Amino acid sequence: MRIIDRIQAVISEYIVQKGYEATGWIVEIPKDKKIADYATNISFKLSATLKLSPMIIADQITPEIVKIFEEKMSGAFEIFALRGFINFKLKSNYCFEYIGNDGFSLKLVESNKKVLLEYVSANPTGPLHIGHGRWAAMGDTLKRILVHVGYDVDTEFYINDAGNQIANLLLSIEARRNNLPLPEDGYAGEYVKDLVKEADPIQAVLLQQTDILRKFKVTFDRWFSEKKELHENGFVNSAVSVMKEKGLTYEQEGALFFRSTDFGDDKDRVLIKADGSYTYFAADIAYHKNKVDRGYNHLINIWGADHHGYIKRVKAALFSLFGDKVELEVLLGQLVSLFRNGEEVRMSKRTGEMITLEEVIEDIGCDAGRFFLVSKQADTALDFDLELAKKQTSDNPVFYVQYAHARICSILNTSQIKAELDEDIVVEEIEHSLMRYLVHFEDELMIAVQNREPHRIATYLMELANMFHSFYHQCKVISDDKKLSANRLAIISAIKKVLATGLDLLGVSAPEKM
RNA sequence: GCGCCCGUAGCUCAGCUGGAUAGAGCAACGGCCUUCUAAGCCGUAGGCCAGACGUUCGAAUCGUCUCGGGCGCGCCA
Repeated sequence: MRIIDRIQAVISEYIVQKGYEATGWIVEIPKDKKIADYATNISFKLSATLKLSPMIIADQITPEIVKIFEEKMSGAFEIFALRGFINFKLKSNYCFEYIGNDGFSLKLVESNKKVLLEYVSANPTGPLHIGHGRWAAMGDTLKRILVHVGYDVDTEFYINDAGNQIANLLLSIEARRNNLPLPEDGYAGEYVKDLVKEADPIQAVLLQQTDILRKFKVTFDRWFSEKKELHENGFVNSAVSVMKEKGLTYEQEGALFFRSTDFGDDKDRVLIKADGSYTYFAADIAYHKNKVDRGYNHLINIWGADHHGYIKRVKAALFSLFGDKVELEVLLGQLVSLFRNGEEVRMSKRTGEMITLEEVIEDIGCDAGRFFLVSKQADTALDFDLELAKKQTSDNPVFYVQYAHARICSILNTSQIKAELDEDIVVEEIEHSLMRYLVHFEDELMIAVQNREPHRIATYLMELANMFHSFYHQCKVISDDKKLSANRLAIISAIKKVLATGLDLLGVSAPEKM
């Protein structure tokens, strides 16, 4: 249980025991962490029923709360009232013990859900672009943090290797081979020239995508082929049959409709077109049913924001088949607008104007690319200027964090003194602040998990690195004073653990030297 | 027209399940390397949190509306 939850529990018990009535109170992390690490607004919420001002209430109950915490969490905090809030300030020794020798034991979630996280899922009709890179970085980091706190999660890439886009690409290649004009809406991109030589162009594109994702340190537990595993083996057909049997469909004007309006959609959707072929939607229902058939009961999809209109109907379909036994969560990532020297580059596989993910990674590197892409909230449209990114490579925030880690390694290597923390020897304010901030890693991680916001890890690491660098310039770690040195070595080794863990969750390396 | 997302420093963005004085990086300016890594540190400057009204003891945060930007509304995928 996190510290914040334990505080909540203890105060909750106290409220009940005293017979107070209060609702809506919380334990929170103050914006200004200089004041305290945790604070509760309980006095504000009691003020209505007790008819006293929050300050007075806080002053009265704080001594009692101090006493209870002496019993339940001895030595953990300094507790004091300030402007109506009751504040909890962590003590350094407690922090050090809490972090422990192996870092946190961050098994924060008990879940019997089997999660399938699906992301990227690009058409194999061309190179991946920077937007795919964003979903890739986000999805991979999300998987890492979910697993880290105890979820059972597999990842999957859905290969859209059936349908018109594929046919269209093949026609374009065929046209090129025979020196014929491109079909209307054909693919004009440069990369198509290279595909002309390939016996199996689709497979070639797919391999290229796999390869670049691997370079980006993004791997999947499974690559799922729409063509092979849904169409060729008749799975779409059987899924649609199930829907028919359940009375979820009707025929009209030669087409088969799904009654999705019965499940919250805006209009009924076609499953089988009048010409007898399946819609993309039908295949997608089959795909999601397939996931459930394979034993997953919590599906998470990361989609580009341009697909948001599609969510309702997929949820409708899944609900019509499985009710609330299966949860579908769709995370939308806003698109990435690419700029080159301040001018927007409109990307299109068809027209061929594009900057690929591969180019970006080669220009700025995997670590910098991942950190940049995952450090921004996903539902904000992102502007990415390639020239700027190249120019700023050396002051990319990722190096700031990595540098902190390398610096620590360097110091640790030059000393053989055993790290040991003694609260009384922690002299500087920044040292206390650092120890306290380390404990908040669990809080940031949980918020990141709960809100599906991996960017919070990056923000946290920036802040931690900032505090460390500041500490480094204020405090000499290794000195003639053995006890002081041992103390500071303990502090920096704790920082190192958290930095390394955090960077790993982002899929970014933690170098020992830079 | 209807629906979703966004609007915070010159630029790129944090902060948003209501809390204490609005933050960081880059860019600008001024300092700091005979000392564990200067890819660093310290300082200065920079803001009507798009705007208005409302809810509240308290609003960048919640609600309604307006303005501005992005995206979506196929028997395409």
